[in-house]
Amino acid sequence: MQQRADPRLLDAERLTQERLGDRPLDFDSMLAVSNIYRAATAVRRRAEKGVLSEFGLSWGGFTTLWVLWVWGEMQSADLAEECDLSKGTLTGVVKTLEKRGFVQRTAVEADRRKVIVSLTDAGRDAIEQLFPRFNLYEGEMVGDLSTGEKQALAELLRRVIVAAGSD
Amino acid sequence: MQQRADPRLLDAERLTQERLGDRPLDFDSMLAVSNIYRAATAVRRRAEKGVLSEFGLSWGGFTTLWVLWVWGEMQSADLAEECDLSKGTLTGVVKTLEKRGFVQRTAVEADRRKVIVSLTDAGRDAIEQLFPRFNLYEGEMVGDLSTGEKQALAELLRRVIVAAGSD
DNA sequence: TAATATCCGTTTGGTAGCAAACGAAATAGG
DNA sequence: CCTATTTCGTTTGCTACCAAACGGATATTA
Repeated sequence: MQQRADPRLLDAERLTQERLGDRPLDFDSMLAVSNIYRAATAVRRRAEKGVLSEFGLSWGGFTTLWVLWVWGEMQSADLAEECDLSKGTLTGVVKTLEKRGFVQRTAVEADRRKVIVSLTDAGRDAIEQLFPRFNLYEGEMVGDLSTGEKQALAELLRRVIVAAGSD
Repeated sequence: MQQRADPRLLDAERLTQERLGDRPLDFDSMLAVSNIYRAATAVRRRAEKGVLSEFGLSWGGFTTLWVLWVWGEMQSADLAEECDLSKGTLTGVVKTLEKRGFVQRTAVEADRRKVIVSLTDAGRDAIEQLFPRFNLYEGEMVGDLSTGEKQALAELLRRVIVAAGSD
């Protein structure tokens, strides 16, 4: 009797099962991890092509703006940490945001190695206009999920973040 | 009475709540989406620093090798599609894999615009050695989750992938 | 069969990302 | 003080990633 394939399984997942199903592999972990990555890519791409493109922002640029908005001005190293970027990468992102007129760099008098990054007025305007729309888009991305499912998803991912982050 | 903060909430999430909690935002969606991205970053970074670095592979390079292994040799455009990369990016990834001696390009006689990419023997050796170890690492990443939770996570993400992918 | 359109992989030009090297500035130790 | 050492942010050199332009090869159509 022909078994109908699980309709919830994406094509690539099904083919993987067919080709590797006879090997002693941990399929549950494999599917969980690869779907994390695929979901992140899909979400990022859609954001960048949609809302973010209207403001000329990449995902990283948006994140940086958002962190500065929520937390206030920060020293470069802390900003990198909070945005989850290397300090070298942050230098580049801030440079781009500076070109767009969204952030500014200020030298610290007391310790001239340090630099404070802060939002300009234009940057604050941008993020205040942008964020509600970004949040709507986030709602669309997970719109198929109930409130409980969203919370469950966030919680499961939280545990993955902790497991993957701590080494 | 002082309410203890939810210990399952990561620091950044808690601070966000504090700073934006009075705005009419969809926090459940926000946390779900941002955790997808943070988890993907953590997982990718850990993979690249661990197993993949031993073989000199990036995440994209590994994915490409893996797809060729599971699906067999493919024409460039199909490979790009399957790896979820633009065709321009794939050209670069394949170039790198060629340098490593893991894949080869073959011109198609019948249609000289096309190129077939296939694993070399070295490439097959590499992925056959690497994949079981990669799979173990995947198990560690989601090791805190029960089998049922892994499946639930994969299923929730599947729905996000579909929602974000279809535009 | 000649002109046009389409298709394919590569190239180009841009941002993003990392690790490691770097140089300036501050701190510690003697 | 004055030399080390540490701590900053930036630069460098590399891979990755995309969109769009490109140029050769095939299809289409008149």
